[in-house]
Amino acid sequence: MSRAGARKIVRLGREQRVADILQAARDVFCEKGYEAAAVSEIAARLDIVEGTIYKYFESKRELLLKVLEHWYEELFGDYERDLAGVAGARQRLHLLVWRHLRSVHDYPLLCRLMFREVRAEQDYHGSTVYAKNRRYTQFLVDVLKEGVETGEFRADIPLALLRDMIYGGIEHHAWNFICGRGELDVDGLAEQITLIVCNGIAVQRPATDLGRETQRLSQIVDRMERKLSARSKSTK
Amino acid sequence: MSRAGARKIVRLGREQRVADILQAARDVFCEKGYEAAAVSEIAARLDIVEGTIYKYFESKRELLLKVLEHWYEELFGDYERDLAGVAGARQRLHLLVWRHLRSVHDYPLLCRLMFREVRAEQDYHGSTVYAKNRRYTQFLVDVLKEGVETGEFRADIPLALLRDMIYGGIEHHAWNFICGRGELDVDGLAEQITLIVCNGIAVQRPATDLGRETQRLSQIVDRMERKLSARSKSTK
DNA sequence: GTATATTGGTGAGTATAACTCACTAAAAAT
DNA sequence: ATTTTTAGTGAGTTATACTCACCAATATAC
Repeated sequence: MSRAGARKIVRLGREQRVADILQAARDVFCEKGYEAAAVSEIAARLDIVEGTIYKYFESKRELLLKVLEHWYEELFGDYERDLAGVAGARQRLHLLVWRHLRSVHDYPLLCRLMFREVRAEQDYHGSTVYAKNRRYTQFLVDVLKEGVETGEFRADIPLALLRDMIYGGIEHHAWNFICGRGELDVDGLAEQITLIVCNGIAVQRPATDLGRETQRLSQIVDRMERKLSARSKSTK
Repeated sequence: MSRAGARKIVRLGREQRVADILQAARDVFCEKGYEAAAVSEIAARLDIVEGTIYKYFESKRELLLKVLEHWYEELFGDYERDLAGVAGARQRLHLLVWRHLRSVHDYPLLCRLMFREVRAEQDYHGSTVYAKNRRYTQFLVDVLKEGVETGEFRADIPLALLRDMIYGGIEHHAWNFICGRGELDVDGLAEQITLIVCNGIAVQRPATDLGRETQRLSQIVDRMERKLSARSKSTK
């Protein structure tokens, strides 16, 4: 009766069972990583056998992809709303960078799964998760495009490359944090990335035209002052 | 006699056998990827049994790391020499970006192993491959530092972040090529990345000081004009 | 030249985990 | 009440990383 393993079989509807499996899978994948996670453990946590999981998911991998898909749905939430409240291409770019860093900061384990187990695999390209990721990063590309249209950003920048430098850069930089080493300074990094992307690392030199104009004005002012004071005559 | 499987046992010295195994492992890992590569296949290609490989390598994973270590040794080759021939921080930065893209272009399969199977794993941090990778990326950081010292680059840029944006950006952007989809425009990308990093994407605005000088000049000009024309008095 | 030690190599075996399938029984439809 | 549908089972099968007791070829000692 009270023997370990003696249990009552519980029958759930398809939807509820699928939801339960996804939740348990998310937990186990996050705790152990994909490789080390055993389908049998996911089953054990729900007090069902392995075979039941394969009734609803074709493979362990499909289960992983579905877990990540659900997470993306959560993320999309209020991107549009947040963006609507911010004006100026640079500010909007900053917001997206900040929000992405925030997600990495809040869900490092899921990010790890996404970066390590999903994004790098053959079957990612063309998958539903891929489509959702594209939609996610498209927010950034759109903001960059707006910036070009309003004249805030140069028209000759390769948008896709810039997108990759931002997301790839954040991924690389956050990797230690994702693996549980060190902290992630969301605010500071968002500032720095926005600065580098917008202004580059070269020291600011005057735009050539403006520099010349200033020079011209300086000369005129000098000449005028000489006339006004009328103290001495300049030698030609 | 001519039955399949009937073969002559060949005894090699430790060094030669290790070298052979590393080469065969590199081939199989590149062809199949780490997961799908079977140690038994690596053995089969050398006409030895699986156990022999475990005589020289503790695990399949150690074998992978050793393969990548050897590759890094090849890569280091002439970085110092190449850099010595180029002057100017921007040009040197461009060279490193270009050389890295060139490596990705020439060894996509090994890059794939590095990015996907090695860099993302727990045991990477602290491994010999990690040390070699650090040495590799340090070239870039050093070039950036030089640029700061010579006054070509701003002193307030976070070097590690910039390094990650460059290498992470390249990795993201090259991923399709690495997976066998599309081409990789090494020259074009090197130019674009250097441009973005050095100059940013914002349209050039006057440095603040120059803007102020212009303002100052305008005010003086206005004042002078008023005095010169002396037609009407301004109401306080 | 024979005996001994060293070491390259073998192949049968173990362990683990993803995945399959024939079957059971509870619930829904008729 | 009977039939159909479907949630769930549990005992397999398969694949592969890894182990180990043993063999035999070569080098060394005498």
